[in-house]
Amino acid sequence: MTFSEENYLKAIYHLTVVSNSEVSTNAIAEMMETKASSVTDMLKKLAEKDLVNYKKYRGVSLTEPGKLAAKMIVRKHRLWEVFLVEKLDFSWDEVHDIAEQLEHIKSEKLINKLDDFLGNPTEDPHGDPIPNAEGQIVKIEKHLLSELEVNQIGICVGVKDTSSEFLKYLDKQGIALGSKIEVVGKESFDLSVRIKVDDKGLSISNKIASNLYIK
Amino acid sequence: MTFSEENYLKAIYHLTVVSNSEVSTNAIAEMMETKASSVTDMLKKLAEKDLVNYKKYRGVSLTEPGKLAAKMIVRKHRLWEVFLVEKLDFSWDEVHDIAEQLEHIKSEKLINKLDDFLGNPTEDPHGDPIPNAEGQIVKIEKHLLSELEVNQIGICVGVKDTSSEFLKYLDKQGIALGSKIEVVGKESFDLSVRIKVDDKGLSISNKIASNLYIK
DNA sequence: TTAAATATTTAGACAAAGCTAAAAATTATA
DNA sequence: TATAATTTTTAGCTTTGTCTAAATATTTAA
Repeated sequence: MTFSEENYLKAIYHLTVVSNSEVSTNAIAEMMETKASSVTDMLKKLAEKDLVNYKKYRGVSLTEPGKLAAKMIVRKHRLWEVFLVEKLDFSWDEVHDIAEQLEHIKSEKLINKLDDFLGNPTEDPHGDPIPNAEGQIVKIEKHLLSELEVNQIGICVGVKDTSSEFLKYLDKQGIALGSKIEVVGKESFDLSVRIKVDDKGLSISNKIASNLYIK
Repeated sequence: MTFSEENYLKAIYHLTVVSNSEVSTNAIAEMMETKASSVTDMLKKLAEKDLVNYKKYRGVSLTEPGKLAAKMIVRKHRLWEVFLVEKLDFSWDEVHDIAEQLEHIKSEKLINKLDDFLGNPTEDPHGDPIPNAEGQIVKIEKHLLSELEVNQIGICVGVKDTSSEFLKYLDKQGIALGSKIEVVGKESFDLSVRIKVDDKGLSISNKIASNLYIK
């Protein structure tokens, strides 16, 4: 499988997770920052290899082999992210681009040894689940911080937005995976949320609260 | 720089190290298992980018930028090999193919952090020197085992042949980097060498002795 | 329910990197 | 030093993945 094919499978996989239905050509094009015509070409190729179900003008979905392949790429991406953060001391906003490259390294043995070396982690540095060698994903129960009521307390277990800007903002505010967050109050005017992070008071916008996963 | 360009630079670099002069198109083609015509095309491209000095029909050499680029690829290759052997517990005959992929990952920060994580090693698992971040190589003094006289003792510091078969043979005989090797006798008939490896007696052919570096 | 807007596909081009076959240059040899 | 052998380059073709522009299908909305 070429890098390009892998990137398409991964994009389709991620789009399927959120939409839970057929994925459109344009959606793929937008996610991959390419043109719809290029997407069409690749979809034909992937359909040829039985990695996607494709019907002209009707969008695509992953076949079982396609889904497994996509999960293996996600597995690699997330394990490498753990490696970069835990072992090489990268911060969580720096790892995505490097993991995008590392995820294409082909060696099952390598990835399984890496998995063991890292202690078989179940989540990456952003709180996203890591598929195991069989492609199984253990979902953890999580809610958006914005859904919590006043006086409820939770632990930060992930982020929805993984952009570098957002992650740097969190770092600056002292919010990390594992942080204890208590909702102290809510502003009905702008839906901003007053919280205590590990006992430090803080006010965050609704947009921020809608991108933090809490358990 | 594309993967292909990097592979050509690396091949030219390795050929230059042994020949110490202009490298021929055919030599590159043979090393890379490709056709001479493909090599010519790529040499033009690399010359265009000022990475090689190329004159039609006269062979090529690396420019300073080309040499530095090649050394950085070698640096990455060898550091990843150390990682695979030391951290992931691969054996030294398994790491080459994976390192061939990893050497193309682009991130200076990554490779320098990896270098630190590994404790700034100066040699890879086959005893080959690892260029530092500036491209400098610290050569260690070494001789071929076949050059030693009877009763001389040395430490195995590297292998000339890094093929999987040879490395597996060495494993089987209990010879590894750091093994103490004493030449007990030599057979003038076939130039085979009787040795003691960490006090275990053994007879090896001249071919084997000519591929082991000793200090 | 038909026209307009939008989405998707097709057709045809292009660049990268490889190949084969033929031409040209170099080197070896008689 | 000619000619033969070898090496290298050129010319032209192929595949992969991309693009633009045009054509076609689907969806939206009047």
